[in-house]
Amino acid sequence: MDRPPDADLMTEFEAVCAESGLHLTPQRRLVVRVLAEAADHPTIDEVHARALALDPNISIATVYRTMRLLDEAGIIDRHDFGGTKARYEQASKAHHDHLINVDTGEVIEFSDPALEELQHRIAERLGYRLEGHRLELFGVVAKERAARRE
Amino acid sequence: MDRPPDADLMTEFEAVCAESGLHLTPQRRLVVRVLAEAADHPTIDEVHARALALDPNISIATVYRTMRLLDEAGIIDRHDFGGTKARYEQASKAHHDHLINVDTGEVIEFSDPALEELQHRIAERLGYRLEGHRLELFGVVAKERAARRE
DNA sequence: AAGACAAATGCGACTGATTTGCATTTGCAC
DNA sequence: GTGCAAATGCAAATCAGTCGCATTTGTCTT
Repeated sequence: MDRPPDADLMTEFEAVCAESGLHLTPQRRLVVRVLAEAADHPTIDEVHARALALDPNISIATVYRTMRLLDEAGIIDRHDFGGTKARYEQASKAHHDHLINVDTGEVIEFSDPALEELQHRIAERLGYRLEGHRLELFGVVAKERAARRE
Repeated sequence: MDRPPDADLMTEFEAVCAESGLHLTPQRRLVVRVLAEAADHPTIDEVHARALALDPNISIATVYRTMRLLDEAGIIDRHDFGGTKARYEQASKAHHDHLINVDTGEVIEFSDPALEELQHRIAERLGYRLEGHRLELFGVVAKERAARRE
């Protein structure tokens, strides 16, 4: 159940296929490759567009199916950053949360142990054990030190 | 722009209508009344169902329109708690976040000043000014002190 | 109180994202 | 290679939410 933490996406996916009797199709390889090369948090559309460059026949339905598969396998994480369509990223990296630049839509990753700790304490205080959380910060680039306000 | 903090939903809504030339229709009154009486975080469907009890003719489209209106007026807040449909609550209360009981779907409200403060500091550290955030904790009821694990 | 008119309602049609049925194709084990 | 379940591509179907439009109804005027 535990996979080497340094395994790349493709290796991880191949392992899942081998374990579960899933077919390792060229379309799936392609989607995984696109994801492995992505430095951002692409939507399905974007993954499809990038995949089309390598295989002009790959269907959006297949991309949807593969992304869902990868999400369910825990290989990627699906996010809803408030927009209309879901965004995805590799799940293999260390836990982190996101700050969204509300002006540009850019997504910045961060992690803060104190924050994690605090969330656990809050859940505990309410009589719960924390199973997971979702946190997004929305911000604008801070103006240097000028105290301009409108 | 600031309304008495203790104004109830209906009063608040009536004020908005008066200011903006919106018609105070029985359907809108009904939706507001349903929301005022709601102790939970209902979906549009649920609001519609409750409204139907009082006016068997009110259309789901009108509920959608009214809810959007109220959201845009800042009278209610729309949330996406991960499910498939949006949930709403009165906006007039003090700021708080939510903990969702993953077993029951129950939504518990909480607020934590230290958490707010920490979020501001994190955004700042990243070079941003925090404009808003979205936080949901997902948890299960803590087992007393028994260390039963499966 | 009656009229005028913009605003709102109810209905069904329409989005846009995601899923699914189905005929055809294709990995993978023997 | 063969067999066959699994996967693909396409188009049709879902699902939450929105919208056009003809009709109704608040609100303002007189």
